[in-house]
Amino acid sequence: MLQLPFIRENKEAVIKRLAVRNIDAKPLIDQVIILDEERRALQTQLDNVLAESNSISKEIGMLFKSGKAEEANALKAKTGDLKESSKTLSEQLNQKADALNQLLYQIPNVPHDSVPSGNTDEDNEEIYKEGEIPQLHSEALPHWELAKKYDIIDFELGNKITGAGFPVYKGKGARLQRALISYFLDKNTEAGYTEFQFPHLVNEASGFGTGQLPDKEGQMYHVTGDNLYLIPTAEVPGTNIFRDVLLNESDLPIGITGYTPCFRREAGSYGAHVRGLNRLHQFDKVEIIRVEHPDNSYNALDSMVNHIKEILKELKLPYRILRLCGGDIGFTSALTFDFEVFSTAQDRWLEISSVSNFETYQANRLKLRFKNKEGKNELAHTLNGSSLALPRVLAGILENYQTEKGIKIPDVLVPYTGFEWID
RNA sequence: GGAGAGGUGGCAGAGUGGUAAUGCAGCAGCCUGCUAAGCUGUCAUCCUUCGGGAUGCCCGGGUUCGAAUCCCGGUCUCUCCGCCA
Repeated sequence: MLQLPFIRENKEAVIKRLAVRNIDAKPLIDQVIILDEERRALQTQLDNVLAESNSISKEIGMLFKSGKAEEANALKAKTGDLKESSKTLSEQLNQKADALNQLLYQIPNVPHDSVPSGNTDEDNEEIYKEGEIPQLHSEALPHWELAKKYDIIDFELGNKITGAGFPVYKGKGARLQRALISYFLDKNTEAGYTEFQFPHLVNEASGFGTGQLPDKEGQMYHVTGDNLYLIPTAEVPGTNIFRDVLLNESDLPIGITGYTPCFRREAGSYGAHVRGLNRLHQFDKVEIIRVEHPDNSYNALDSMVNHIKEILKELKLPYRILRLCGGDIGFTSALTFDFEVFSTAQDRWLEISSVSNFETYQANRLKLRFKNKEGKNELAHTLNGSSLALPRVLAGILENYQTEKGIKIPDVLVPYTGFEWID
């Protein structure tokens, strides 16, 4: 969430920049400021009452020590009113603080200056494009048909075992998945990210830490018996490593990477856009996460973008980069770049990575801070990105690399698959 | 699943009813001609009229003039036993 002092001091600018998201934040911000003032007034009142009763208590203690029990007992009588009013005041204070927090949770991150205004994904700004879109032969098929033809992904079997959206990868399909995971992790560790393996279930506190709870509860699978949630992305366990952490400035920057399966309920999705690998309830993803000094976080974002570009270039997949518009950018993000790979047989772009700078928005909730040069605690910046989400990369490879005699494996993956063709 | 112990600042670690010691690390300053030491301040959060004040000892209640300390509920961690990849 946003920092209260920041809102207080930059009220107009915050409203103006939130307008890029097509929201009129003025009523919300106005109310935040009013509630904040009321809260501070109550706090001052309460502090005064408590100060008085503390000093009386101290006096009583001293009187008892020096054997003046009678005077002490007389003083006790004076505390009744103070107790009553401190109780009322602290109840009011709690109410105000809760109401204030409720409002703060509803305010999304302030978009970066470069974020274009706009309503939907149609207003996103294409900033880069690379790779040849191949001329496919006349018998070219979408990936779900290819998966069937070469018997590498079995969607029906997944239906039987679990339900729709839980495909079973078989033979060379399974091996190709594993190859992609290894390749991505190797690229990430070469770039300086430290490899982690995360829990795939997280507790409530972690869900709150990265903002999935309370708002997006319905998007996660909930294991009610133990009150745990299946992770929708490695961002959740990966970023919660830093919950309630105080770093030294010299610890920064931190870069970590990890592979996890991701579980998403995707309630309400249907139709052609969820065919095949396009949208799944369980999928694999390799994630990169960074914790940065505020002065360096946008450089870090650039370097993440460049890193992913390099991977896609090596895979020789046609892709483009979008700068997300205000209407499409995530709630917690200040600036997001999406990578999309072209699905030739479907004739559409598929999102395979989303790279974001959250600035202090996540860190504020997480209480992720570092000791700065003045020895003061300062919120760090967090960033993350997929590098990459597997199913749509796989879809892109299957469709773009298909030939009449089979599917050619991208050169860079052959050392990992051990075969050159799926045929 | 059963039994026991425990949760105190960035870390370590005292404190069993009178209002959070001490050490280490960090930061700032002073001093000193050695890869360093010493001294002073600072070093959890909030409010502040910058004098201070309040909160904070896992979380939530309670007893008390006063709770880290006593009572109740919850939670997490550790140890042992059981089960087990």
